Amino acid sequence: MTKGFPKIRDVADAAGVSTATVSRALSAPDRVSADTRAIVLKAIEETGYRVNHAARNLRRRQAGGIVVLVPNLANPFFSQILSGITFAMATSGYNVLIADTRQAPNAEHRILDYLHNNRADGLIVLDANLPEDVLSAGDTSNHHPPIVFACEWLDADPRPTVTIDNEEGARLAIRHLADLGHRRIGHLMGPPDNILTITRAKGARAALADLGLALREDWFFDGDFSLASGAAAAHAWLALEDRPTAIFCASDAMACGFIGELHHKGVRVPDEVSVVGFDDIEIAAHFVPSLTTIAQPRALIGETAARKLLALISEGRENGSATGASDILPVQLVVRESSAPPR
Amino acid sequence: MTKGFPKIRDVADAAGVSTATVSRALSAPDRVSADTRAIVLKAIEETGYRVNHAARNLRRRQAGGIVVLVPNLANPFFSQILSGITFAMATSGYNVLIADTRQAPNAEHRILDYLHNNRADGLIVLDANLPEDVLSAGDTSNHHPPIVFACEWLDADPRPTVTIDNEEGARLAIRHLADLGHRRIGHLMGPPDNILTITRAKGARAALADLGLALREDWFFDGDFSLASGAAAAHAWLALEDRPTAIFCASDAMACGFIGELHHKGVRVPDEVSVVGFDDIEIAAHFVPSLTTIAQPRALIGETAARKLLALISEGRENGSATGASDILPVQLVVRESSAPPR
DNA sequence: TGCAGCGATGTAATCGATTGCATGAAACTA
DNA sequence: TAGTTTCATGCAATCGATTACATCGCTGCA
Repeated sequence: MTKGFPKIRDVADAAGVSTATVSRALSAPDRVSADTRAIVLKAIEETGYRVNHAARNLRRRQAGGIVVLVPNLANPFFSQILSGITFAMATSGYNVLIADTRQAPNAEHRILDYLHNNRADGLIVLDANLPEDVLSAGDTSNHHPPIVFACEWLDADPRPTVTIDNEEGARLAIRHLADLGHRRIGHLMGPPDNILTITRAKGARAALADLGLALREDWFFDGDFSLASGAAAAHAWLALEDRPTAIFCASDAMACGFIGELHHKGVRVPDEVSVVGFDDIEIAAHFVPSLTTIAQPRALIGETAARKLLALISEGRENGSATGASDILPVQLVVRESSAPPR
Repeated sequence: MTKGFPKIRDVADAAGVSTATVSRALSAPDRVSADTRAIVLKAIEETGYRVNHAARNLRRRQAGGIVVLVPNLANPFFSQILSGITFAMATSGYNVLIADTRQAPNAEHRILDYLHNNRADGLIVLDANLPEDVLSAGDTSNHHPPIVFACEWLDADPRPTVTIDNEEGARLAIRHLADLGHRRIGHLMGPPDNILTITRAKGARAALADLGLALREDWFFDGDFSLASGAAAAHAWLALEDRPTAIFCASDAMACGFIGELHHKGVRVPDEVSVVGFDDIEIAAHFVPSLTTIAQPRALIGETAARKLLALISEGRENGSATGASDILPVQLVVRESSAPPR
């Protein structure tokens, strides 16, 4: 912010009006006459004036931005949600700040800083596994900006969320495999304490039970959504004496890691084992074999969360009523090559 | 930013000092005595005070953040660079704002807004294909925050950049294929007007010439870095009567798309054609077959760009000297399964 | 003893835009 | 015509932290 910039005073002088009129021409156009507005706009053009957001935000008692708390920016899954968020925010006048919650040093302290005020007018939280006190702080204190959870959420927390129907997704996956004729179906899970892991596993178990299929604990593999954990699960699968003929993976990344590692060991997918993923990341359609998966509308999740947050912010500005409605977006089974009838 | 928050005045009263002392205890700790500082810190703790950044930024005549201009947030390649940037910025006190340059509506106008002042203390630009006037604006006007280009850059532009050695990367790829015995080598390129496309193609041509290999224009395929364009190139390759036995792709995404599509057509990699990618994205090691590629240090690029920008910012604050030094980070050949001697 | 020098702290102006209140003119009503 | 409303605009206080400058007490040296 270099000095010597034209300020609102300069525009006012150039236009022959007061600073109040310039300000109003900008942020409340119908409060000035059409003629005056034109003159002011021209003066702004000529002087090259740009509003000083620090001054505006100070006076308006706002921060001028929202913060997105991302567990791992490097993960393409999240970056697509972020893309949806920036899209929805582009015309709102709010900046989009990002913070990686798993990034040293002292992430917790910095998050509290965002949460507690002054830096953000609202938060979108994509990571429900933050330290307990961080998220509850926003809950109990009455001095905090509105929060919307997206993708992940806190159980029994009343704050608004935007999610997909994870249980239904798991059911679709299991039913698809059963429809193909599989009777021995396993599940590769995400990180243990994650709400998505829990919900998808629950859906998988329910579907297996409904279909009267075996529910064997040694066919539920541990993972953490990553490629590497998918590869590790391939070894676990190979080590079994009595193997499932199909695996439903809680993320596409794990499915790819699983298939890739099996390939190295000479095991063919779907010939020897069928695989269904979750997410429908971009590579899924191009993988070898292309991946059967549960598609979720990532950009839409981001957009929806952003719009909901904007609504909460302006609502909070006007009065104190509470909107807690949560959105559950639909998922869809996409059948490709990685799933086939068992041999 | 809820009202009723403790402000610096409240802390000052609680500690029995002036607001100036509180301010100094926070931003210039050695200008207050150790005793006073302790008292102030305790008062801050008790009152729950948090600085109001809008007020601070107004007074300090700064924006308090940097902006990253990303061509496509949804692309995992960029999100990893972003991750490096947020990492380096985490302790700096600056916020990281993101803006997607290819996102409607009127992206150009919004970018100019960032560029021209007040919103950002500096910019990291990952997209050198912005409208001409946008980037030259930052060049000619003397009222603009410092800019660092990363990954991409503008030819003959003196502003600092952080890049990798793209020509060398291309050379490594071509030489590797030649070392395996390939004499017929093609190149799948990125979007035509992109500086990376140009530089990598140049490196590929130079290496082919050095090795005395054929340089056939019909073996240079058009692409745009995307998975889909890789798949399209597979069709182009199949349509040739006289095919190259190896392809160097300017991105891993294209390499994956290329291989995936060939697989659908029953063509085996590397049996019938060898493929080398560029980037070493995470999936490369897990693809089927795993991808030989040119690795570039994505997180490091982001980190380096961020540190360079911070240096420029504080330098600009102190005096007017210009640091234009540009960094070129090394690349590395990673040999995996997708490349093998020709049949 | 007296004064320069220094460190710690306080006083008050300042950053630049917004907005409550006041004003004056025009339009409308009775 | 006088009174009332409406609209456009100006005046000046205000948002909350920072910082140039002033002040005060001490130390040290002549």
